[in-house]
Amino acid sequence: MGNTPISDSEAEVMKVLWRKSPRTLPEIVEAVMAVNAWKNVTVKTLLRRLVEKRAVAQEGDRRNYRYSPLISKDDYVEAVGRELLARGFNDSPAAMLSFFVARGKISAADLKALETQISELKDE
Amino acid sequence: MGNTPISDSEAEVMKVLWRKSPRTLPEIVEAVMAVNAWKNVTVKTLLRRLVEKRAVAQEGDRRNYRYSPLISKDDYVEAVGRELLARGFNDSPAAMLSFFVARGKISAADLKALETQISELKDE
DNA sequence: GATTATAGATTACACCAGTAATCCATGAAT
DNA sequence: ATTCATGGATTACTGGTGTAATCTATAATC
Repeated sequence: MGNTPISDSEAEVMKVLWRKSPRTLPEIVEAVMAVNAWKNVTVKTLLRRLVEKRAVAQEGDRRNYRYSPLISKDDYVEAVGRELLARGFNDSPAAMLSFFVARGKISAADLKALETQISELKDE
Repeated sequence: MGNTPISDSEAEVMKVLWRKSPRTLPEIVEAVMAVNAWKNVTVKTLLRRLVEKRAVAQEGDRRNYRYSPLISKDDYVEAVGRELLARGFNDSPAAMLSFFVARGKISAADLKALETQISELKDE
C-alpha cells in the first residue's frame, strides 16, 4: 500500500510476532498459515524480507533462529494511520472522525468512552 | 497501496477533478503540476490509466475531451478508510479513534463537535 | 498548402509486492 | 557412513506503480 516500510503480506507475519515473540520459523509458518492460504515458502520469503529491512530480529544460533519484531505494532499502526490521514483527510483527524461518525461507524457510546479517555489523559 | 482501485499518484489527479470538474487535459496538467513536480507526460499517463480503469469519464469530442471523476471522493475515502481499519485496527473504528485520542490528535473540542453531529443524525 | 503546436496513444523501464520453486547444508535418523 | 528432513538462502516470475520518452494525427497558423 503506501508508505509503511511493511507491506500488507508482510504485516500478516508481523501480526503473529506481535501476538507472541520470539518464535521459531516453524511456529511462525504454522501461525501464519492458519490464517492465510499461502505456501510455507511464501511465509519464509516474507520473513526473510522483514529481516532484511530490519523489521524483525533474528537471534540465537543459525539453524534455530528466534525471531522477534523490531517494529512495534503501535508504530506500524501509527504509520498506517498517518497515511490514511494524508491520503483521505487532508491530515485532519477531526475530519476523519467526522466521516466515520456520519457513516454511523461510531456510536454515541463510543464517544462517551472517548470522553472518559480524554479526561483521564488530562489528569496526568 | 492497498486495495483501492486508485493508486497514490493517480489519487493526485483525482483530487484536482474532485475539486472541480469537468476539466480539460491542460487544466488538469496544470493543476496537478502546481502540486507535484512531475513531467506533464506523467500526468497524462495517470489520467489515461484512470480512464482505462473507469475512474474518470472522458466526454465530448476527441481532441478536446472533458474529464470528470466517476469515483466520488467519499467512495475513495471510504475504501481507504476500510483498508486502514482492516490493516491496523481489526476493523474497529472505535479502536482507531481511541488510538488517535491517545496520541492527542483529537481534542475535547473535536469530540464535542462530534457529539452534536451524532445527535443531529439521530433526529432523522 | 506547409509548418507547428499539442491532445492523446503507444511504448518503456525500473522497482516493489505477492507468491513461489529450487537449492544447499547440516542435524537427526537409520 | 548414508539418507532424510528441514531451516534458511538464492532465484524467479507476474503484475502494478511511478515516472517518463516518443509517436501520431489534427487543428491552428503562416
